[in-house]
Amino acid sequence: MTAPALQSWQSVQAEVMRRINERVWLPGAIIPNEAELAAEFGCARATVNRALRDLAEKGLLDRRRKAGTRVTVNPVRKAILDIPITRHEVERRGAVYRHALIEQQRTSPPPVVAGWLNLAPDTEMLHQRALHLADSQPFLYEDRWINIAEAPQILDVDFDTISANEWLVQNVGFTKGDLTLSAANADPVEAELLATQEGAALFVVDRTTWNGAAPITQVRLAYAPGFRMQTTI
Amino acid sequence: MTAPALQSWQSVQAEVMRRINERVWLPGAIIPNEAELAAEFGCARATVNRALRDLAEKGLLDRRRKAGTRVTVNPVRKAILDIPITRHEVERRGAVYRHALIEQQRTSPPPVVAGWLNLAPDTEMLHQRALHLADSQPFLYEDRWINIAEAPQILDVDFDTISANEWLVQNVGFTKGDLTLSAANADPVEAELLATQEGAALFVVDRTTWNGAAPITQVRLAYAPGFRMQTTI
DNA sequence: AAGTGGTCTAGACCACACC
DNA sequence: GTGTGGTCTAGACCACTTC
Repeated sequence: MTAPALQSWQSVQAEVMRRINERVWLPGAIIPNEAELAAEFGCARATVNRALRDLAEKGLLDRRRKAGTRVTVNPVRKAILDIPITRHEVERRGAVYRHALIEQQRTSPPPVVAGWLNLAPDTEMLHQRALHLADSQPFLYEDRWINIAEAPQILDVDFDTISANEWLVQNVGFTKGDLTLSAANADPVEAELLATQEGAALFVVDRTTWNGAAPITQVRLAYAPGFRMQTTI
Repeated sequence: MTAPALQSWQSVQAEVMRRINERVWLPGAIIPNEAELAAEFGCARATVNRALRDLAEKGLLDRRRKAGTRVTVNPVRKAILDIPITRHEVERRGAVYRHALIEQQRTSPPPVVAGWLNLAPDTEMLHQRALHLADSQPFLYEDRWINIAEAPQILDVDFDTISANEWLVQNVGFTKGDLTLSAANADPVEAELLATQEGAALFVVDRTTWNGAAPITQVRLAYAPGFRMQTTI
């Protein structure tokens, strides 16, 4: 008897994943080429291509022209982290969002920030420190440097109405960004703002965003203790 | 004069991104449908589809049948986090990898772990505590519970030769997993093992993996201070 | 040189959501 | 009902890489 044709790329992918998972195709082994699989599955090569390309993006297959497709030996799995605007992050938890600007001034960045952004150390930038609250509890402390040249209208924004985070996402956007996740002990200022104790372990996100070659903003986000970032692999 | 045809999905995507970024298409606005764009760009609809589908996956477009395609108002950007095996993570830093098993026993998991894994509390599991080292410096402390029923051969593994992490990736695999990132203060045991002080802020990863409906392993990874997880948006 | 994946085309049908 | 994106097909050519 012949197996029924697999005529959707998802069903092809499921069958390929089954063969990987059940070791029908061993790690490191080469698998049949697209034309052969298409013939076996009774579908077009493009359908097989879609299924295999997707698995390669997920890190389960290694594909190279001429060399063929192999089962990855040590799969480097990918986790997709959503980076929402802070207001949505708070509201998704069912809490009421509020934010408070603590300090704002036009000044030159410290050398390390200027270096990250490839800006001259004497460039005048907008520096903000702000607190984001969930149900009036401190949620996130933000220390942000904004490149005024790339977002001149930022100077006219009413930050009681909208956070810099949200305004920038909506009005400037970015083409690429760097993200660093780490842990840090709360310093006295952070501890007071986040209503915790000095030394408490904080989850910290450093983010730099660019629009083409132009730096937009650099921000350090220190989350209140208890924050967890969750995703699936 | 007419613009030259855009005949690769990347060039179509670049042009669409330009229009989003330069506000030719405003956030929330509906953009022309695939057929119209294909006509304008002088390519097949499938090419436009590939470009737009990819942008939708990245969170820059919202697509719905019949409703059409809109520019996302508050883009939820996605960051892709690579989850390599620990040995590769250390070696990528140019350090020599070594790991040491601290303790191993067959026992029942604490209720919270059993709950995460949907296992009866009296299920006998393999419990491991191990240290991963980079150039003989503590890099990562690992506390792992393994479901023996799904990986019976684990009992015969020589953990001086290979870490449980690497063995499981190569020999069992998984179909899905949960990942939680957080920060925690080092307890006395962790502080000693990681050669730091009690209370130091540690970057912590909790990971649970499944093979279909069957739980494979649950692991808590506490990285030595200074660890940073980096990626791009 | 030749085999493999990568992509494009033109056409078709379908699924879904909005009307 | 009807318009939109989602997908499949068959065929073709191309790019890359290994031989």
